[in-house]
Amino acid sequence: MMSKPRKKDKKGTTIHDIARALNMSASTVSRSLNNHPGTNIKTKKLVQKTAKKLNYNFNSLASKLRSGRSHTIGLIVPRVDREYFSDVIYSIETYLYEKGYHVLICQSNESFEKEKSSFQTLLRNNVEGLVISISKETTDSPIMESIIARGIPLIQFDRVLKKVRGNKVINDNFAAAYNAVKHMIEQGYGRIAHYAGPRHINIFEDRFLGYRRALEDHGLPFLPSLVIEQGVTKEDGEKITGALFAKPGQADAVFAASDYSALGAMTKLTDMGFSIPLEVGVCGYANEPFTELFGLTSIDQFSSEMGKTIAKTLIECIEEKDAPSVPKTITIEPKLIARKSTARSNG
Amino acid sequence: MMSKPRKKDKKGTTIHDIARALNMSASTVSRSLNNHPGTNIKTKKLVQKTAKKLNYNFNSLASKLRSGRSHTIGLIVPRVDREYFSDVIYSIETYLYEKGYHVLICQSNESFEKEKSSFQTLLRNNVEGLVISISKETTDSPIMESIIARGIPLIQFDRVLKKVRGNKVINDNFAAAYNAVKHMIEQGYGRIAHYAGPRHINIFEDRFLGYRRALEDHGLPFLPSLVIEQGVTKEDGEKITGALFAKPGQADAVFAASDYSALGAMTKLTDMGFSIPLEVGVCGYANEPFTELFGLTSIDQFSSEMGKTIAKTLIECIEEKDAPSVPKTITIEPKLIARKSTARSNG
DNA sequence: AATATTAATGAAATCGATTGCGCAAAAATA
DNA sequence: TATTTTTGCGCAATCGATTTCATTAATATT
Repeated sequence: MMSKPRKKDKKGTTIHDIARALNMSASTVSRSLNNHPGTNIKTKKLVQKTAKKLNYNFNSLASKLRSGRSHTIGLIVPRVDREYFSDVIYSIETYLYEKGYHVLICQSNESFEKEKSSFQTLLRNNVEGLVISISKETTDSPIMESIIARGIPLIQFDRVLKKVRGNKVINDNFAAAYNAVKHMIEQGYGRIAHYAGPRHINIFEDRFLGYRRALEDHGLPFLPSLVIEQGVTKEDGEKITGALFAKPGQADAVFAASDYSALGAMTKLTDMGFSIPLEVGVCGYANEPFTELFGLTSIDQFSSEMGKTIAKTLIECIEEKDAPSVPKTITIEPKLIARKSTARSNG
Repeated sequence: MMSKPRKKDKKGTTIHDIARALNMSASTVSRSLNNHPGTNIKTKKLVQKTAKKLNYNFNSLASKLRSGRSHTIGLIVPRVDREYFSDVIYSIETYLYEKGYHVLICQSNESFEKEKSSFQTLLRNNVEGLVISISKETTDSPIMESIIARGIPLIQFDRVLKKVRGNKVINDNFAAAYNAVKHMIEQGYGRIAHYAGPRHINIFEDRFLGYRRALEDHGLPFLPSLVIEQGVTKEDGEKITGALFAKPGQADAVFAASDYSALGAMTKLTDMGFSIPLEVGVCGYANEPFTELFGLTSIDQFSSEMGKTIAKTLIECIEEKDAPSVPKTITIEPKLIARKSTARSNG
């Protein structure tokens, strides 16, 4: 006898198959599998055993559709292959997994359009909450507003749209920049240049403001000529440095808004024959792994702490959805990691 | 007048709402929205306009459940916050997105248990295909076998279980290691140590084998004492180097299975007063971003090429599921990036 | 004009799990 | 023993979109 012509064997076992096998109703099977109260313990055991035997595969689509709960949250970041973001993702995912949630990750690729379509995708997948760090292009987000208006928990982090009312978890870029510059001043640097990022992104704006304030508070002049905006990549750093330090005496230190431009500065300065930290001090931002290797002073953003905070806040929003929680902004204090590249004083 | 007490406004607009509004059936609405042939063009337009007006939200759960297609693929990696993996993810996601697929990402955290449960999760979410790079603990995977047996397209990459019959996209670690060691020999190094990774993982095993074969092929002795297995982190590298180079003359070069241990070696060697590359040569593996900055010779694995290949292969499997495709192994040839750290010869 | 096609739509089943309601049997109480 | 309570389970509706089949209307053919 030939084996049963189970052509479309794709279809796995469902609760109905189990029910049929046990001569009971699907309801009972469902309740047993979900360990509902008001189900006979023997039945539960039997069902569970049979489910295993029949190699039952739970269909979460059906479950989610019916129950209205997806236990899924959506995450949108510019790119996953950025140290900082992948760290945060790691930490969010780890925490949420423990709580029984899954994470759908989308990349905006720094494009506003893709960011929008990511929102759509996630909503279509019935996520119960959203986490986003906006793209470089994003200056406005009606869709984000509408999501918040619909009462779907949403948390912005790191790169945020301040004008959008809602939960945010951010780094205190102002304070971090302020402290870094203060540190450099204390180390004896007096003409500190700032390699900045695009001002329309909050994090760069705040770093710039912290830089300026630190100068002011310490009686140093703020010179717009020492602030160069296109300064986040290694190449940027090299180019700017080449120009800026060609004329001697213009600057004696660099506070970069990015570790990469800081690295470019270090490389170029060394090439040009400057001694770091004696003649020129350099400070980066983000504490990328390589900064330690280079002895580059930088700023740690506690990415895993950030991730955990985001996850926790989100879960709270989701699970206490009754209370119409007030939008909160949680600020994490980054920490200056002083290393050799700014160690001028022999104090 | 107060605003409508839309208490349970959670529920968005469905095709039935649209149907009711237009006094037609849900079938027609569905067909119009999906641009089915055999639907009046005016009706389509009308429905689409109305959908927009009513702020219709498509429910992919329902769609997926009914249609049996999820347009989602599952991805399991040890961790997302590893340069190599996040690069591959970036590239897979980008490619699949273009093709209209979404990616559900899970992390095994190097744990076999979590890897198993990730498989479950993904299957429950009706993924149409799977991509996995196994955890360190994985030496066997019945669940993977059963998935393949069930005919669900699955692709292993980078870290693979060779004994599992199925599609694989891997790097030619043997050839890469062979070439690296050959290069070092040609540069005049004769006592090359190998900082290895755990042998039960294919990639490390292959790197080791390539190393040994290169020595043999060039008439150099293979000395087990020069192979140290616990050698993948920076700390490993430092520790091993400290011990190995304490006695002079034991080794004059390091071929590390990881950029991190290579970096540790460089740091330690410099501390110990050795000149790189004159006295000692160092080569890493993976071409992490920092290797360029350090002038560390390394091996590029073309992660984005890898990702694209994986994605392409998977799509093929999914979309030609009729043809019972034969398991394929695609091997990518990594490339030696020779830098200063092994540039001893003045040729 | 009568018949054959074609086009456009609707009715209803379906995907698989969940759940409110109700019923019957078992257990507890009077 | 009669009545109330509890326990366990089944029926059937439901979640929202898709899809087969049938039906009607419109158009084409002879």
